[in-house]
Amino acid sequence: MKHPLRQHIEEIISLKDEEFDFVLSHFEQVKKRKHQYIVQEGEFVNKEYWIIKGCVKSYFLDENGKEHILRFAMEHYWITDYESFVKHTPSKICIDCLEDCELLYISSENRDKLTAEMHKMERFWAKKSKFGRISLQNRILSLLKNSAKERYDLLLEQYPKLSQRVPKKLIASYLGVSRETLSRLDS
Amino acid sequence: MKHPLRQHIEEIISLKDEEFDFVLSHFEQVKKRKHQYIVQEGEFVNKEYWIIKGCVKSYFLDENGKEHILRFAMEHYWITDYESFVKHTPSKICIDCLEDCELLYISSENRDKLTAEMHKMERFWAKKSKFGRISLQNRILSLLKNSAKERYDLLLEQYPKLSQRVPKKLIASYLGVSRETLSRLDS
DNA sequence: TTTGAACTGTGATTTATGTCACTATAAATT
DNA sequence: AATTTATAGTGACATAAATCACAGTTCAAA
Repeated sequence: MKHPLRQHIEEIISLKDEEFDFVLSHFEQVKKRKHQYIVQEGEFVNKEYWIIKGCVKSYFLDENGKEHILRFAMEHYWITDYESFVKHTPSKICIDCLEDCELLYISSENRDKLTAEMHKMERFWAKKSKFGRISLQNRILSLLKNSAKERYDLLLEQYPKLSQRVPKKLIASYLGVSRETLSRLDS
Repeated sequence: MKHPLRQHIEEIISLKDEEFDFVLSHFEQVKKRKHQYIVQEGEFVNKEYWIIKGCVKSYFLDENGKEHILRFAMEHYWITDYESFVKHTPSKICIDCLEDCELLYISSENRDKLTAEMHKMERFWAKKSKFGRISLQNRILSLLKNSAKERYDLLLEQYPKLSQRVPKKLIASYLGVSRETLSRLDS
């Protein structure tokens, strides 16, 4: 059975056995328990995480201590604070585990090394990045044109398992409504 | 005086005279009048536009004929339908001119040719793309955590000239509120 | 210069959503 | 098993925003 990361990468570019081993050698593996942080506000983020198993949230904490969910990520998703990673600024967000997690991560130095020695990985990341950007665009559009109910239905359609794994109050926050409103939306 | 596109590119990478000429040779120039389309819904978009002069809106038209502004773009901004451009799917959005415009555009083939022959342009586009993604992320965050009034103030802070150039009803649409609400927000 | 269209503001009303308070249940911890 | 903590639903009420209607103004086209 192929390594799940290999399957993931091979959705975009194909890899020989030794190529994948080379790729994997640039990653480290780590386990985190539920409620543990992956990224904390203020930290300089220089890693990208790939989730083998588990579920995390990335969120912004505002002045009133209210948390605003930017994303959920689970098996086979990438997650990091992209802004801190790219701009080398302290992170404005937190990422923490909603379940026990197994993660792979790659540092930006290792990523640079890897792409330098294996050019086709650049194609992989470029494509990931493009599709990531497109989904952000579509989320903005959805926030503009869809009602809270519609956004909720679309989310459940796209990620049917989400409501079993993630507390509804967090889903409410992701949708931009209060937990009470989400509760009354439930059809 | 340097070509404005050259100045723009040189904010990220430096170019010799002949290098910039080579870059520019991959672009075409076009003039459009106010109200003319740059991209129409349904079209397969394979160009990226760079605005020399003028101002445009990109927007989605919903089932009720209501328009939802995704972005404004003016002098020295890039604009295209990124989703259609990347995925080779028919565009879901329109882009049209709010003023008479002068534009440069590059086709995806020319862009590929250019980056193949001049690798550092890839760095330029990669950086643009990263920063574009970061601002989308921040707009989502703003839609989640800021009130309409706050979003309006932040927008005017970031683009003070915008309200002189763009009808307020379009700004309202960009912010995700009705024109009446925006009118009453005005302080 | 006139005519019509687009834009803007504002009142009246309706609808959607937020907030607060309380209860019930489920899940985690000791 | 007992106890605490997190989660979820719901009523009552307050607030924000949408919608509808209309009037005044600006702007562009004939």
